[in-house]
Amino acid sequence: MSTLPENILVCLAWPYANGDLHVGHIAGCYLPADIFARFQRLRGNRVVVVSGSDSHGTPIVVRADKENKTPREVFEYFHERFLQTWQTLGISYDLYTHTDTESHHALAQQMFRRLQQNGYLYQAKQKQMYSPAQDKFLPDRLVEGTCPYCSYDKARGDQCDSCGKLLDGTQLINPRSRANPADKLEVRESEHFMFDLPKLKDRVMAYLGDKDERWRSTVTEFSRAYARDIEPRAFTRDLTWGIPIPVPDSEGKAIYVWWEAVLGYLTATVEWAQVDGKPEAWKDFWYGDGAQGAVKIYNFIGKDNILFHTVLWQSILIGMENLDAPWDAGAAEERTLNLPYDVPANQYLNFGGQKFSKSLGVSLEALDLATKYGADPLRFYLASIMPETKDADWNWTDFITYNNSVLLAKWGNLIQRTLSQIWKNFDQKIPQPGELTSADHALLERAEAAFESIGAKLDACHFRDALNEVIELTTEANVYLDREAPWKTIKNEELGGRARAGTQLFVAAKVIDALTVLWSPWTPNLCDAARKLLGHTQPLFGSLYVQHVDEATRGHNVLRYDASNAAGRWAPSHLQPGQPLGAEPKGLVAKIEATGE
RNA sequence: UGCGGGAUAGAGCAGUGGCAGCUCGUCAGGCUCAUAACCUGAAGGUCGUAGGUUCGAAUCCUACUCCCGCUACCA
Repeated sequence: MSTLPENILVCLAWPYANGDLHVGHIAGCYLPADIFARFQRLRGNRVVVVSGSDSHGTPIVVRADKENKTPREVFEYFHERFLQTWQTLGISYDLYTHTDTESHHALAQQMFRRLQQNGYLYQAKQKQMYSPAQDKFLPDRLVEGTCPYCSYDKARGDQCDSCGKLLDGTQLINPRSRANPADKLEVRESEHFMFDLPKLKDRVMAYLGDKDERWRSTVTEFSRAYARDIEPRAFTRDLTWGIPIPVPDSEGKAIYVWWEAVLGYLTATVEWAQVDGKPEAWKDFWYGDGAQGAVKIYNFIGKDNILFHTVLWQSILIGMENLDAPWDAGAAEERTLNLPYDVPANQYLNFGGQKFSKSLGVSLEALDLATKYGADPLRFYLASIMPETKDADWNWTDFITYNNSVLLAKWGNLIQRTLSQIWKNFDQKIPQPGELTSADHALLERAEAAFESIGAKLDACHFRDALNEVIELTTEANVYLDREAPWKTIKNEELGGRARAGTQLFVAAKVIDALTVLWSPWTPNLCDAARKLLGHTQPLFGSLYVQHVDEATRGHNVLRYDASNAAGRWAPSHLQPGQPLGAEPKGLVAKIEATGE
C-alpha cells in the first residue's frame, strides 16, 4: 500500500459551452469524478479537482451567428449556466474556469512554441473551401453541396446525411456556403502546422504498455490500436474564434481547439495555484512525486474522448518537456511533466425512446432535474445506472423507483425508524449500551470492515460495485432491526427490557453513523443532514462558491471549493453514548410521486 | 470499408472455465418502530445466432446478426 497522503489531481472533461448539460454528461463523467474526489478527500489525501468550459470552436461561432451574438456572449452565458449546474449538483471543483482566460491563452501559446522548439510541429499545405465574400476559410460543416456518391444535393462538407459517407468539403459538387448559398466558394490551399505524432509514438506506446492492471480494457485496447498506426494531425485551423498561434504573419490561424482544451488540465491547475495564493503549488501535481508524497492524475471522460486522453494528450505532455517561462521561469534542469495515472472512461447514458418529457413535463437537462428533485436523488440514480462497461438508459420509472424504494425506503427509513425510537424513548440521546451480543458485534464489525472493502473499490474506480456494497450494509442494518425488534424488547422484561433496547438502538445508531460516511460520496447532502440529526455539528464536506478573477483586459468567474469546515473522515464511527440528537427526525428523503399522466 | 466496446430473468445490471447471481418489479407470507416504509420466501433465464475447443463454456476460438463509439473543426 502506498503511504498517505497522496497528491491526487482529478481532471474532468471540459464541457463545450454551446448548450446545457444533460444527465448523460453527468453520469458519464462529472458524477463519477466527484464521487471519487469526495472519497479521496475523506481519506485525507490532498485532492485538487479542475476543469472549465471549453469556449472555442466552430459550433459556438455557428450558434452565435444564428442568434446574432458574439461567440463570447454565447459561451459566457453557458459558462454561467454550468457554474449553477455544478453548485446545484454538488460537483466539487477546486477550480472550474474556462479557456478564454488570458493565462490560458498565454500558456497555450507557450505550448505551441515549446512543441515547435522541441521539433514536433511542421508545416504542410491542406486544401480547404474558401469564401471570397467572407474572405475566410469555411469549416467543412458549414459547406453544403451535392454528394459525389449518392447525388443528394444537401450533403454537408463533413458528411452526407443521405448515404452516410464521410466527406471532405473539397469533394462536393457545386459547393456553397450554408449560411449564404449565393456565395461562390473556391478551393484554396491553406498552410497549417501539423503535430508530428509518429515521432512520439514509441514513448506513448511504452506509457500504454503497463496499464493493464488498472485501466479498463475498453480503454487500453482502443488506445493501443490507435497509437500503433498513429499519423500526424493538424495543430492549427483557420478560425478567428480561438487562440492565435504565436507565429508572425499568421492572421486567422488558431490552435485547433482540441489541443488547447486538453491543455486546460494543466493551465487550470496553474490558475488554481495562483487563485489559492500558492503560485508554485501546481508543480506538486505535475512534476515528479510532489512535495507531499506520490502524485496520481486521473482523467474522467466519456468514451468519445478516449483517444484524446490516452494518446494525444500524452503526446503533448511528453512533447512539451523542458517547459520554460512563463510556466516555470526558474527551472534550470530538464523536466518532464507527469502523465495521467488512470483514465476511467465511461460509456454513454442514452434516453432511448422514453417519453420522459411528456409524462412528467420536464426535460433531461441536469440543472432542471437537480433543481426539481434535489441533487441526491439524481446523483443516486445516475450512480446506480452509471455506464461503466456499456451504454445505459435513462428511465423515468426507474428514477422514481430507485429514489423511493432504495434511497427512501432502505436508507432514509433506516435513519427514521432508529432515531425516532431514540428520540421518543431514550431522552433524545444516543443510549448507553450494555453488554454486546454476538449479533451486535457481527454488525458493528461489518460496518467497520466496510471502510476497507468499499474504500478499495472506490480507489479502483469501481463505483457501482462500491455502491452495491453500501446498499448491502444498509439492508443488513434493517435486517438487524427486524430481528432484534427494539420496539418489542422495550416492552418485555424477559427480552431485556429498556436496557437491552437501548443497546440495540445504540448499535443501530452507530452503524448509521458509519453509513453516513460510507454513503456520502454519492449523497453528500442527505448524509450531512443525517449527521446533524445524530448530533454532529461539523459537516463532512466543504462548500462551493463563485469567485471573480480579474486579469489585465478582462475578468471571469470561477467556481472554487472551500474546505475549511470539512470534518469528514473515511473511518469507522466514533459515536458516543449520551450524545444528544440534533433535532426530531422526520422525512430526510422526499418521496417522488409519479404524476401518472 | 477499417479499429474498439456491448448483447445474461419483465426492466436495469454483475459474473473471463466448475451446480446462473444482484437490485427493482410481480406473487405469497411475517412485522407494526418507520414517509403503507422494513424483513422472509416463491415464480421468472435454452446467458444475441450458428458452429468449434474442453471432462466441463455466459466465460476460450471461428463465422454471423443487431446496438454504441472512434475514423469529423459535432470535443
